[in-house]
Amino acid sequence: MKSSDSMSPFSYQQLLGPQNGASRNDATMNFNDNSSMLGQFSPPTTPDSALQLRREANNARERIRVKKHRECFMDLKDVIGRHVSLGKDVSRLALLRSATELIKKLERDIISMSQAQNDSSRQGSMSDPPSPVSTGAMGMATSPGAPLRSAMPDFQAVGLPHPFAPALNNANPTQLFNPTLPNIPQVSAAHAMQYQHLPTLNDLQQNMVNHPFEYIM
Amino acid sequence: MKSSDSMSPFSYQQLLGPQNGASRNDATMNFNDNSSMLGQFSPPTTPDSALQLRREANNARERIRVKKHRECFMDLKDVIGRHVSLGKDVSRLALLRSATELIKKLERDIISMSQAQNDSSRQGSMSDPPSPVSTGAMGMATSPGAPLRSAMPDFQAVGLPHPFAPALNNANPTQLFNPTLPNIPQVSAAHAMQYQHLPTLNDLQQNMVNHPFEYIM
DNA sequence: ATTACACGTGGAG
DNA sequence: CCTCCACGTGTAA
Repeated sequence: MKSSDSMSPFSYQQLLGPQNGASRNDATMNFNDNSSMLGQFSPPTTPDSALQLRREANNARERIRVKKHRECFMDLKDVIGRHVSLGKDVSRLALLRSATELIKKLERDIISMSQAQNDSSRQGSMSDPPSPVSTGAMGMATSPGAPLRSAMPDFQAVGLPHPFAPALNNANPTQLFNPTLPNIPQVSAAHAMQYQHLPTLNDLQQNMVNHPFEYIM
Repeated sequence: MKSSDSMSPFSYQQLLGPQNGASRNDATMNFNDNSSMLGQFSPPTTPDSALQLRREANNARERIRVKKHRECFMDLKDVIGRHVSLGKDVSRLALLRSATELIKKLERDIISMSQAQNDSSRQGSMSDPPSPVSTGAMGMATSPGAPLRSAMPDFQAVGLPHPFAPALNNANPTQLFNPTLPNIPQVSAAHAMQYQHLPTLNDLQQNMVNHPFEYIM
């Protein structure tokens, strides 16, 4: 009751719709039916002060912004869920990490497919699924930062138009899209020390569920 | 000064390091050098109350969590920046949307490469860059939700092991990863009405910079 | 107890 | 004006 002593007399929840989020936040209990306000005959927006109105407006905008975040995370969860099963209780951190690793993985798939396509131009037809680029390191019981690998087929060696930086060459109304030649996917360090508390066995299992790409690739 | 009247006597900024963020948040001005506390001869953790200590601990945990978010967004920005140039002032919303669209785009590239690989098993070798799957709809001046398309080559038609849902078949210690056969990328609706204020020309240009994948693909 | 998220708010751009 | 983000906090799981 210290930071929300200036609570607005109504809630923005019914303005934004229900939380419809990730099954954890059901804290939609904030109606406060405008009882016992001093000026009973005032219009619905009680003219407390001009400042209070600005704060409510700012707050409403912030709630809209947060709602957009929620929707974008849901969309991202949908697309990631096409590649790995995520369960319905994935955190946003997990989604961010999974998105990063998934993009790296699709990059690798495209590279390996380009190589296979190049090889099969002289060889017979082989249609291998693009995934087994390298056998994954499954020793995950020690440190959570370890299992990321960087075994990457070098890209400039195969002489073909690189698959990244794609349609930007022709459909470019402005010069905003300079395609940024791919320095081949480095493992984005700065994750090694992100677990402040030592991971327990349960931690590792849960972490493995939430960040599958860190362990299975 | 209303929500932070119970500010802790030191800042967690030096515990977490500087913001090192995305060029906008340089608001690292929170040192408050422990001046004029009531009990001057108390140990550094002033025994205000047991509750105050818990709040500081909770707050510290929250700051660590937010820091992880920041780092994950930076990593995501790095990988997305390998495919489109993003500028250094991309918002997190923009990163989320770009990540979603980038994954969809890489999916399409993989599908088209699979098709090309299938065709070239009988035809001559053709090494086309994977991007021009379909000519993009550039009519973007009307509604911001419109330019997403769904012209998708149907996937089961080409008879080959689908490229998604990748290495999960063999390296699966638990049965958590049931690969979720890809219902081919539908446009994730619920974005059509997310701009509360009507977009101005400046809005559209800025939106185009921030969400390149919604416009160029 | 801890984690994840929303809320109201201040501040920068 | 606005948008974006961090902060301190409450709260549900």
